[in-house]
Amino acid sequence: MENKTTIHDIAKALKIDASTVSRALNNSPRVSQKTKERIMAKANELGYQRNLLASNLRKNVTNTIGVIVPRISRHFFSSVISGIEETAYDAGYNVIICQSLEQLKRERKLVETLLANRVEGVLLSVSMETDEFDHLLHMKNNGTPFLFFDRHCEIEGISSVLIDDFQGGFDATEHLILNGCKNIGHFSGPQELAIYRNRTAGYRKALEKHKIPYRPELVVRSSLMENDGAEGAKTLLSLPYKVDGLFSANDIAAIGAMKYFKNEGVKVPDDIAIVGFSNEPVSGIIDPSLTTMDQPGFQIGQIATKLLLEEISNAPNANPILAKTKILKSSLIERDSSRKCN
Amino acid sequence: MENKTTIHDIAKALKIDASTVSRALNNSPRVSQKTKERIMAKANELGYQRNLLASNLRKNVTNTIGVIVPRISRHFFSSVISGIEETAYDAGYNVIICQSLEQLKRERKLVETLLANRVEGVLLSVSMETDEFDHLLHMKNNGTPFLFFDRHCEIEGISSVLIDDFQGGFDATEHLILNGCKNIGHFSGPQELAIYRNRTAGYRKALEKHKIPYRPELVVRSSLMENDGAEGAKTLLSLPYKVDGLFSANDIAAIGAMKYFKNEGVKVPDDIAIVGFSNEPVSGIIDPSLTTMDQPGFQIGQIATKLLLEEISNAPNANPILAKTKILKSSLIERDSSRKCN
DNA sequence: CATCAAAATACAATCGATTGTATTTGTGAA
DNA sequence: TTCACAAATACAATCGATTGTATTTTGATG
Repeated sequence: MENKTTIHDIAKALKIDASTVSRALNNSPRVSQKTKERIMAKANELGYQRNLLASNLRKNVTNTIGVIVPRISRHFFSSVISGIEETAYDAGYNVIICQSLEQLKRERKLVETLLANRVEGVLLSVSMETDEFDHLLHMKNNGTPFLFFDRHCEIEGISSVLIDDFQGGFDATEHLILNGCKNIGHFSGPQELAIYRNRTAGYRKALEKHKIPYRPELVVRSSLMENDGAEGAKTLLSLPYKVDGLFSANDIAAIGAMKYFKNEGVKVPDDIAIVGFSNEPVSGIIDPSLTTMDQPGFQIGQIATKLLLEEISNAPNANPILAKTKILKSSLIERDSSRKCN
Repeated sequence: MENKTTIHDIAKALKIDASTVSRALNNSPRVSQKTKERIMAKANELGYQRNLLASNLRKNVTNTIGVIVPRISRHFFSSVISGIEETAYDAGYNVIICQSLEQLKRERKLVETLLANRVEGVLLSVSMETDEFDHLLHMKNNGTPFLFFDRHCEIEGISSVLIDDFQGGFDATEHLILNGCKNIGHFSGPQELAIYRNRTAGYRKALEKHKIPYRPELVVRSSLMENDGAEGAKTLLSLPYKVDGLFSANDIAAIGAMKYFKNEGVKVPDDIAIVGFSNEPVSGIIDPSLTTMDQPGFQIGQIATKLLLEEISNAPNANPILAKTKILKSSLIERDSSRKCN
């Protein structure tokens, strides 16, 4: 790396002290206007740029928060990130975005890296593999504020911003029931994640309300990738009775299933009505368009960031931390995949 | 922020010098095994974590590269990012991901932030608005290695990893011609970006080769968002003659057009055959599936990162920099939207 | 037991910026 | 002109880790 110019270079060139240069660059009232101008001019001339490593080290702040999501390419997460960035930038914070790729090992490493870089807080949506919390507890003991969004863990004193997945699962399933479905399959995800447990609970609650017996063989668990959806569809078709509805805990698996059904000559929605979850952009484009639960990603990002920034500014007080949990509603977007023409 | 433990805390607790602690933590042979063990134990006990700000400041390295893309949610960019991360992590580098959201102002700010954080290099795909290069020249003068991928600017001495957009545009257009299209519309993007100029040039070349006259009114320029595609489709339908083919410089606009055509009762591919560009995941799912040009995003990320890391390790030599330009082929993925049944 | 090289550890400067305190300079009033 | 006081600037310590050099300790050998 080249030798970047420092405040000492500027100081030497102008035969003044580095502290004066520093104050001038920070527009301190302790430096005269005339000197400030000379310093600014010289700084520009030399292409000076503040070294944030040094500055942050000295000031013991970084104005940076870290974000860990499973995958940035998922529409829901990238809209959350947009909400985070907007709120953070408005508050003068930088954002470091990381993806765990659904791997616990990577998540652990990312947490270490963020802490070592002294981010002031972390927003986290855990990976599907995350069934141990040592890295999160470490962060907590370390005193770095963090909070969960969407996918959370039960850790005392840690806040979360969540979707009401129970309600979402309930609404999705009830929608199918009200459309006349009797035998409703369900794709669920890794049971480590509360979001999937809750969506499944909502599914069961809706069945119960409408006095439809719960049948375990109708629930297929997987990682909810596209081919998991195809596998799940195959499983449902192999049952000795006809499955006429499907609530998938995400859109991707629902689409995998739709493709499989199409290949097999099973008509959606007439033979089987489908509701997904997340409202991926593709869901409005696929044919038939996929009914799904929309999650307010951007808003989640905004709220989570606001909460985190509050915790950051409260942190030095070492208050008895009150974990707050904000729960946002997801809303049904009714499209063609669930419209039985009866 | 809490008081994190430092090497001095460990040193004091063990009544030894901080330099010994530092060496122990870095596994230097100058510290005895016994002392190393005592230090490690104490470090764990106190929850020590190296302060990378201090470490990097002293060592004058950061082992970090920055990446600026227009949008992380675009499939092409997120696959490039995966390639970048893989290669960078293997080489012991961290990656900071940023999105410009297609705004020059944000791009400028991100460059400043990355430089201030002393990243050792930057990978950049410029925004659609980028028609001034002062921030990039600043980075160059500053001595921070960087290179372009996909979307580049002509700056002397700066390398690029690109797609052969001319060839891509040519292949896409010729494919339509070979399928019998005579009047081929074209959606192009902002002319500041070479990728769009080149795709258009490929389009014209293919017409020329097949002795089809070029008609300016068939070329619609926009930002290539989905509604731009719909607008473009409307424009094409308003022409006094029938347009029977469309090459869109991205998939998003192509899909916007497809939806518009569907609404208007124009059949794809029979009335109009369509080829997009980028192979967004949705393109394989939409009905009819969209023929498109696939770009090897992951590979671009790998190659760009390798090149950048080379430049980083060569930087101190201040060689006469030889800009390298790697050009990768994009490949036609033939799907239903271009299959005329004749 | 003395000696000496090797091993282990301590000392001190440094990275670049910030900031509390001390000193110098400048201005107006007496 | 002199004094007091404010404004402007300089000095020096500091953030936490690293690293070249100096010093102490260890242990092997004669």
